[in-house]
Amino acid sequence: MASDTPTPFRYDARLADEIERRWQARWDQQQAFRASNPGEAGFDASRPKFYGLDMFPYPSGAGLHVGHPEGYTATDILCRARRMQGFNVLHPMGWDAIGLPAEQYAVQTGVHPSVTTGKAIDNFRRQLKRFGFSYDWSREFATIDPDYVKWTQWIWLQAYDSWYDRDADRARPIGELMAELDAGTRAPGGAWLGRSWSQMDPQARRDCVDGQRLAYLGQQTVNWCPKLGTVLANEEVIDGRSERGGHPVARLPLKQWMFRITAYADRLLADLALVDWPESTRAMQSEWIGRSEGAEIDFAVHGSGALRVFTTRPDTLFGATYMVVAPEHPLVESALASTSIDGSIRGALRVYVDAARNRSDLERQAEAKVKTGVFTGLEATNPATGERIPVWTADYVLMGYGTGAIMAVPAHDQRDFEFASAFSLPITEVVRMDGVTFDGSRATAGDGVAVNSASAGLTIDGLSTADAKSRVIAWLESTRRGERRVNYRLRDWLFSRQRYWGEPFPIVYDSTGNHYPIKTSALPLTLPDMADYQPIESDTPLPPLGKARAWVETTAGDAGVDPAILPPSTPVRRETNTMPGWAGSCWYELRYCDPRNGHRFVGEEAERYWMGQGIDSRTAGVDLYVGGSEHAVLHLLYARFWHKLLFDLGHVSAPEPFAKLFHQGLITSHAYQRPDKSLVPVDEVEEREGTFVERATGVPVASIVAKMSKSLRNVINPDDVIAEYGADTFRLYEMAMGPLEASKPWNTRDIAGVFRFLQRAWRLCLDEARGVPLLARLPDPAIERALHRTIKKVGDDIDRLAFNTAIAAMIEFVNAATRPTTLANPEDGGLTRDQMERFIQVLAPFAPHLAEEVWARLGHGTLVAHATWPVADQAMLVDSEVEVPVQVLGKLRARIMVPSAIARDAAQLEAYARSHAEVVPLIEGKPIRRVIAVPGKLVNFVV
RNA sequence: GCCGGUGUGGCGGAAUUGGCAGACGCGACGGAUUCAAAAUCCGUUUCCCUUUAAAGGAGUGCAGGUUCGAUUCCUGUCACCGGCACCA
Repeated sequence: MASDTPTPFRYDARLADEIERRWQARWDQQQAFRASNPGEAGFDASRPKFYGLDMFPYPSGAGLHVGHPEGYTATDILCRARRMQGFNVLHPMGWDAIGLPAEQYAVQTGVHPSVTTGKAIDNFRRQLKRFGFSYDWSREFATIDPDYVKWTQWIWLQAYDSWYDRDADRARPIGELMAELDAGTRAPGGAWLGRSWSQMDPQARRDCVDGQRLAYLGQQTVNWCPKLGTVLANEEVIDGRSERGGHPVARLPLKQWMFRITAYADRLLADLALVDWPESTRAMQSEWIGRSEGAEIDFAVHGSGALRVFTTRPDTLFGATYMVVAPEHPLVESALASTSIDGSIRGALRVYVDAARNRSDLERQAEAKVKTGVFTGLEATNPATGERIPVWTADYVLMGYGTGAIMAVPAHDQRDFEFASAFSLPITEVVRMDGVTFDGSRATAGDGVAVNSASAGLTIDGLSTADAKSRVIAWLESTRRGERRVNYRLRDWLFSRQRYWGEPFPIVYDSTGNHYPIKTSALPLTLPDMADYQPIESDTPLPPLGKARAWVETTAGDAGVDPAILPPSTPVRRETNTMPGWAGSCWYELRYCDPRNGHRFVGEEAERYWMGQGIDSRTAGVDLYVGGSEHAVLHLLYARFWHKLLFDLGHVSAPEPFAKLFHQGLITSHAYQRPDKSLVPVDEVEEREGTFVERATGVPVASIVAKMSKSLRNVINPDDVIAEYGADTFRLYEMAMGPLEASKPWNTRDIAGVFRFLQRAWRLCLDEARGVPLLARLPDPAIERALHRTIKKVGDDIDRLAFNTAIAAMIEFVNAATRPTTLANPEDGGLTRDQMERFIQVLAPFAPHLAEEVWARLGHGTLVAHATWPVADQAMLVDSEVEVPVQVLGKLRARIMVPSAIARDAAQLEAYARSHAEVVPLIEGKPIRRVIAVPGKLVNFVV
């Protein structure tokens, strides 16, 4: 300790750094935050549990962003408080270790992604530890750890080995399906509907079963870039070319591993009611699932069988004046092949369809304003009217939704209306709406009464939309022309990637293309080491793993296929696609419960305990899950799906993984904008006489709030802030900025405010010259009351994640306790030992290092992190007198002091106020019509 | 276009159930301390008008409404942020 200054114990950056590193090391040595599982030594079953989880980070080479510690600090405060409040707390951290940046770096440099990732993880761990988060580091893992990959692959195999039993509305083992098929208690479904199992050959039986697996090989149209050697996301394709490099991209139907997430659509929707999640996130998931009720209807096509459509408005069947199929619809191919259709029509069809197919979904959307399409040459019969109507093809109908075909009702659907108007197709009004009449200028969508809807077989004229829908569906079902149907926007989940850096699928193929799973005992299946990560240039997708021939080409025995299903000597090829980056994050919350379990993905007892229902949760699961709203749909939907699958198969105990979810707001930054709205980097702007000007030109610029970005040079590095103020100040600053959920701008200038608060708190407790506690001999009653109020306020605010107001309350307390006191001997001001201890206990979750240091200097040999949360005495929260505002006609006219006992009672309060010296002149001589006296709050005279 | 959210001092924000608008912090201004500065401490700080003062008026995006009383509830409207977007 430096002794050349008079105040060696002043709380400055140097001392904060020393204190923080010392306590971090001590917490590590003592494993202070290690949580015991049921059955382990030190586990106390009498305590309630609390599972506080952060969305784990993808450790990028760039290091921690200021957005990471925002949510992490919030959960840390809550977890530290819960620990002090007597909970068993599970608060883990780990790494989402599979991502594109590491693989792209490998392509460029040849450095193995595991090396890059390992370095990034080490850096992230170092940075996170420097914040003093109370993680149980003994539970740390990365999703690429072989021990973790093993169980990711095992869960995938669980899906592979399951099917969805619609009658039971849950997933069941595929073996049970086969047993029922063999026993004849269940008939083949799907494409094999109506076939007899006993008469199907082994290959047909196999295809029938494979087609029902929850992880299945399915056909999907993808954006394939031959030059880059991979499929691309829609967002990565512009004008039919790759965003990177401008190479041509083809839309290609490809066999890929899929998850049958659509089987869970209804439950994923319904169970949103169970969880305590932000309304916006539940709405986004609900929209993403996109449930819509309606009917499927068959239209007879002249010379080509039936065309099935999905509609939510079967009541408008009489108004269907034409049909439209997607350009990819099989009917288009049969029209092109049909010699009975005029050659010029087919020529135009060919041109249109080829153009449409080569356009990505993105381009279709961009050009959505103008409807395009061509006549296919085919005609269908409207089953209700018996009239012949033309079949068109147009790219406003999507192959991926419903049946890829629609009946067009131009009078009551704006899209159909625009198309009919553009191509002069007939329009018939069949719904008369209240208020809005169809006038031929636009479609009238909505409910009303059916009109023009009568024929020999079916009449719905006069029926309300709801009744007409039921009547039409009943007619369709009785005449076998269609049926009631629920459709979802949600599609099955494409789970294959042509990447190297991902979990390999534990599956092999024989020479006929049939697939066989690898048994659990042979897992994990690890990636082969490769020297060359370059994608393979070709016209068909060849994942990089294809280059590892020795790995790909093996035998069933070496691969670990059960000899009962394939002889060990059989030559097999491994799957060369890998799982996407999402895989690891679909179940990590489960692994944290029991991360070293070698026999199971999570121990049953540990899962039941940590993932069970907490005392302040509405449902079982993680008690608080905090992360960015950018994961509102994808990660959170995928994780829920995996969880439900595991639940159905009896591997986990509850239907939802995350009981309560919270999104921290985005931390933005300041940027500057020229008059033409272009942005100027922060370092090119200076302040001159209160206004901001661009340094190079002297032109004034406006200060705005913008995302942190390298180009604006307004990115804040947490390491720099900690070096200047310490981690406690950083934690406190991010929590004091505003409500946790709000997006808020970083303002470096404001950090001084919370830093000064910590300095005052430190100085309130310790002598800056000697580092010893400054203890009052006698408690000041006013401070004692303020302390009880602070304990109550901070505790309540922590419960509702309102850390900004909790910090404000602590600042108020310190300011009050620092002021000269009312005691007879002013030198006795400040806090007594007992008061200081309680204050340090409430401060500890927020500024844990400073709190430990003061705690230790008070003579404690144990950690304040393990101390008991102080209790606010209810009696100390009420003052003997309260200030009550007095209003006349709703306007504030006076403030009077009222004894609490009187203020508690409306009648007494009114009487007291009426006779109060300050109030009498206000109401004197005025007729009082009414008095509103709110106990403890106010008195209002209506004159 | 549809869904969700947000609009409060110079700035970040507070007001938990309809009851004192602006807690707390930043910044600014004034003072104490100091040879001086830094640091620290004390005070003032929504706006407007009149004023020596006391006091008064307006005010939570905008316009209305309900109420003794509205930042809070209702109707309409504007702006911004996020999501979805030819899903039949």
